[in-house]
Amino acid sequence: MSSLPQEQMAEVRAIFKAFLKRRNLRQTSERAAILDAVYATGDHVDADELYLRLRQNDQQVSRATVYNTLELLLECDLIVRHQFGKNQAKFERAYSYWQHDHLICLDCNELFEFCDPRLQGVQEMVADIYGFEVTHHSLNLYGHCQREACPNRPEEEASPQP
Amino acid sequence: MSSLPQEQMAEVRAIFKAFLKRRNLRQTSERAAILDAVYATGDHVDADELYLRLRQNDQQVSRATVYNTLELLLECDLIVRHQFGKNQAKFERAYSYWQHDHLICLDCNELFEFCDPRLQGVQEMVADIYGFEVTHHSLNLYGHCQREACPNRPEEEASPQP
DNA sequence: ATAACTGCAAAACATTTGCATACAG
DNA sequence: CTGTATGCAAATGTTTTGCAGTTAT
Repeated sequence: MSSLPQEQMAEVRAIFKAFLKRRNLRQTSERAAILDAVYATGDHVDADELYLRLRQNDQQVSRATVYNTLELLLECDLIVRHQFGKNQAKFERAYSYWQHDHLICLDCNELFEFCDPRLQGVQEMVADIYGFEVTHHSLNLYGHCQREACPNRPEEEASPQP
Repeated sequence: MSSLPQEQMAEVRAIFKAFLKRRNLRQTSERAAILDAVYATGDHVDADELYLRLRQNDQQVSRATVYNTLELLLECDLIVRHQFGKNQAKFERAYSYWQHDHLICLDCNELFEFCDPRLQGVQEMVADIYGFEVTHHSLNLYGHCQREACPNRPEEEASPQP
């Protein structure tokens, strides 16, 4: 996931602008900066990471404003929030990005994204059975990746330890 | 989900006892009481609920011990932990209970349990593709239930969404 | 002008930790 | 006896809140 091309980024800013207008909220440089910061990273970020990153880039913001603005961005569906384990919430941009689920390595905390069409079917069937209007879902698979770089990897047969 | 029959409860206690012994941990009345308390409720409970419930029943425990013991119960797979939204973790007994996922009403916070065999397939396929050893998963569907008792229910006939 | 926004620091909340005391093995 | 578990209270980490001052509209 890399950063968005210029024109799409312009589109995203326009969406946020329109949302603020519709809600009679103000456009501030802080809000704009926070939107840009989330979209500038291709990764999953938490509120504090954003706060620090903005600070480093001369953007004067407070944590409170970061949290507030993330709430707004959630409301206009420009970002999504994930709760992995009991850690802080992670945010990810949602515009023009595929709907996906996550695979999490318990050893190195690495995140992988995947999508399986069968989930759509599961969601529809459950909604039908329970008389629910399902708005969204969260599926996380936890386990152990087999990458070389992964610590705590169960060593293969011949791996002498120093 | 009602409470377990006597003999199964005895089995559960035996499992915990064996686990403690294997790990050279002590058997204390607090630990026993906490195990019983989780299994006594058929519902999802959080640590503080358990703490308060034990207190009410003359069981002298501290929050720290509740948290510690829940950790032990997780390690021996007698309970599972769920993270719904950003709230505190919820715990649920795991012995002799079907593996299931959750459907959560965003209006009344009611929890429903379901199971769809397709998930097994999804899990296996993703594990295969990514070279992962998947140990467990967490699938939550969020939406709006249609129950009479549910607050925030869209009133009257179905209103079309903009 | 004026109502909304910001930053700060304090509050809230769930969970963890340090340490003196109690008690299981 | 001995080391582990406990209870308490204080510490932690994340998120929210109250308020005085600032700013977009």
